[in-house]
Parts: sequence; structure tokens; C-alpha cells
Amino acid sequence: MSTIKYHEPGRGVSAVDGTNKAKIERAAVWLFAEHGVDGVSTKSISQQAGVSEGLLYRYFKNKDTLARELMRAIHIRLTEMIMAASAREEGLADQVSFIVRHYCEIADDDWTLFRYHILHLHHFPALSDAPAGEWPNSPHMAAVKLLQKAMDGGAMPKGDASLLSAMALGVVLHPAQAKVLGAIDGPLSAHIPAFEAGVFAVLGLKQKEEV
Amino acid sequence: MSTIKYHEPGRGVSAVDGTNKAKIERAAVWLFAEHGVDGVSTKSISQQAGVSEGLLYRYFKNKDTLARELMRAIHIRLTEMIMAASAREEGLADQVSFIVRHYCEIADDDWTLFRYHILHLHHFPALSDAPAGEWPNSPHMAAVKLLQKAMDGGAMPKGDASLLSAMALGVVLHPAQAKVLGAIDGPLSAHIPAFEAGVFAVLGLKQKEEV
DNA sequence: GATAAGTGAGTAATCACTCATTTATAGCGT
DNA sequence: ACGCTATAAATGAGTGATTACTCACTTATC
Repeated sequence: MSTIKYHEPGRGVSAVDGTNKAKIERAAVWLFAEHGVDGVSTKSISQQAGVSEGLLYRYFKNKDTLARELMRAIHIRLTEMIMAASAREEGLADQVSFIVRHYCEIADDDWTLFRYHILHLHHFPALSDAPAGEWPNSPHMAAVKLLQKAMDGGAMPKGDASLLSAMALGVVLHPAQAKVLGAIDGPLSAHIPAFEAGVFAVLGLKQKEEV
Repeated sequence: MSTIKYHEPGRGVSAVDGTNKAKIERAAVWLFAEHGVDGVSTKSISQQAGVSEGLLYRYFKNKDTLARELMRAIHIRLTEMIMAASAREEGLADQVSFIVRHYCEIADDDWTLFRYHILHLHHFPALSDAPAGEWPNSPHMAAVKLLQKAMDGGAMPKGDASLLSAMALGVVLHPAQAKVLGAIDGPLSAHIPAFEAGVFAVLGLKQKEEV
């Protein structure tokens, strides 16, 4: 696990080593987050990375593959985090707290990559459409499965798991979007207690008492 | 006011008349929502609209102006709706219900334009940054002012109005995003009761009793 | 000396935008 | 009705700039 870092253009992604491949990825994710995949030229990526344009094509088949691999990295990280929460045995409240906390920490850990995810996921329908088979392939579908299991087990009243999941995620993700637009500042983690309270309220769970 | 219509490529925007200008706007908003401003060529807009490429420049200075005018239309419509809610005198609960209901109805009324707004607002920093002066210039800032007034008047406990506003809006807007990605279907208006309950819960308001 | 890493000029396609030209519309005296 | 004219609406080939990507080549590494 990495230490927490903010805002600097393009930390994280792959290991923060000094290889040219990592330089390209860090430059690309920063530019993609800022301008969108179609708003960024391969030339600008190579310039930002400080390498030649041709080198991009030694490590990535084409621009779209580069953009998709970066998106997949954060998409999978978030999905697996929610699946990990789902596997915990301490009850629904614990699972929800786990997700809220780790969502914020993943966002803060590599804010550039996270920003790329929330702003441009829709550019990759194959990642986000997610009709989903046995394994959830998106954060949303993983959360739906978690809530469905809780409903089936009687831990919360039955309802539209997909809708409730979207509402609960929105309590965290829209503030994240507001942070992108400059309407909120500081790390997301600073607001974990507020997010927890909000998500608990939306799901109709009893707030755990203060300490 | 117009009748409710769904999904068809590019209804709404300006009046749904048959003028070439309206044809261009409808084609553009559909393509911009689908592929982003930078992912759409002026040629493709003119083809989708069934006019020549040169005609675009009789009605709009350039591609970016066209994209910005369309975004401004929905951005202002949503902002003014929230300001209208703010002017109502029936109390905070009534204002919140008003906003939730009208947000859904505006989205359903011109889903293509609304989709363009939630997916690509960040492409226009000048519209979304909104440090805001006396008059709120974004839905978020309008909602913040409403909540701040409610807090000052003792209608709800004091807190971070900007954060709470983002959380509350997220209860409606993230499901809207989920609908864009195909994880939720049907008109947003179908979920108004659930959204109201969620927003009330996030804001710590008493749910009005069932009828 | 062999393989891998890295370069950047070159290519055909596409881009946003212009402008000389053509087509449609409107007004008006007869 | 009709022709004549002035203006507005609409066209699409043409412009230089930029695009994603290739490849013959040079440089570094073992």
C-alpha cells in the first residue's frame, strides 16, 4: 500500500517508479482526466512525459488501449474493494463503513486517477454498462450484490437494491465530483464521518453511537 | 411547458420547431452527450442534422460556442429551478420536495440535454467552477444558498452547507448517472418517492407521513 | 556483438473553419 | 396573376493545421 498523496499531476497508476512506461502512464492519466481521451493528443502525452512520441507505441498498442488500461486499473481496484467489504462478517453497518472509508482513501491516494474515473468512465461503455454475470464487474454492481445479500438476510428492509445502491454511492461520489469542480476542498477522507452518516441515513440503518 | 418525452435523439433544447438551427442544435446535443465535445466533428453534426457543414457557422461562431450555449441552457434552467424553490414560503421540506420533483421532470423532459449536462459539465470550467458572487450561478451554489438560509433560520441544524448540498444532490444525481450507464431504467420521475426519502434522510429532516 | 530501448521525420487521414457561389424568400409596381 | 430585384439562407469544395500511427534508424544495455 502506498502513502497518501494529493493533487500532483499523475501519481499512482502503476508503481511510482521512474521507468518511461510509468512516466507515460502518469502523463496520460493526468491529461485524460483534465481534457478527456479525445481531447488529448499522443504528441501532448509524450511531451508531458518527456519521451518521444514513438515510445508510446512500444508500451501500448494505441491511444485507446492506454486510456482503457488506466481506467480498468481504478475500476477494478474499486470493485474489488467493495467485494472485500462484502466478504466481511461483522454485519452490514461495518461493511458500509468499510466502503465509505476506503472509497475516500483510494480517491485521496491517487486523486488524478480517481478523477479520471468519475469524469470519464462513461467513455468506456464496456466497463460501465455491466449487465454483470456471476461476478460483479463494476463498483455499482458489487454494491448491488452486497445490498441484495443484506436484504435477503433480513439485515435491512427489502427494496430496489440497484436504486438504493446508486443513491448511497451518490452520497459519497457527488461530493467527489463537487471537489473536482472546485466546490469542495480538502481530502475526501476529511468528510468520512459525514459521508457515513449520510449513507446510513439513506439506507435506513441505525447510526452507530458516538465514541 | 412541453410534454414529457424520452430518449429520442435530441428533443428539446430550443423549441422543437423544424428550423435548421433547431435541427443543428438537436443533432449537436445528441452527439455531444454521446461522444463529448472533442469526440464530435462539425462534419458529423451537419450530417446528423441533414444540413451542410457551412451552415453551422451561420448560426454559431464556432463549435465550442455551440457546445457552450447548449450547456448553458440546461445549466441555467436547473439553477433557476432551485432558486424558484428557494423563494417558496412553505418551509424547507416543501422546498426539498419541489427540487427533487422538478430535477426529475427536467431530466425526463429532455433526457438527452440532461445527460449532456451530467456527463460533460466539467468540460466548461467557467460554468461549473462557480466561486459565485451574490447570485448563484450553478445548481450546486443555488442549493448551498438554500441550505444556508435554512440553517440560519433554524429550520435545520447548522453544518457544512456545501458538503450537505453535494450529498443531497448526489442522492438524485448518481442514480441519474447510473441510468446513463444502463444500471437503472425507466424515467427518473418513477423514483421520486425514493429520492425524496433519501434526501430527507441525508438532511436529517422528518419524513412527511404517508397519505 | 546481439538484443532491447528510444527517436523523430514522414504519411495519409481528418480536423475546424472560410468563401465564392447558388438557391430560396420577400417585397412591390404593374 | 407576373416579372424584377434585393436580401437572406444554404451549399460544398478548398485551406492549412493537426491527428494517430509507422518505421528506418540511433543509442543504451547486457
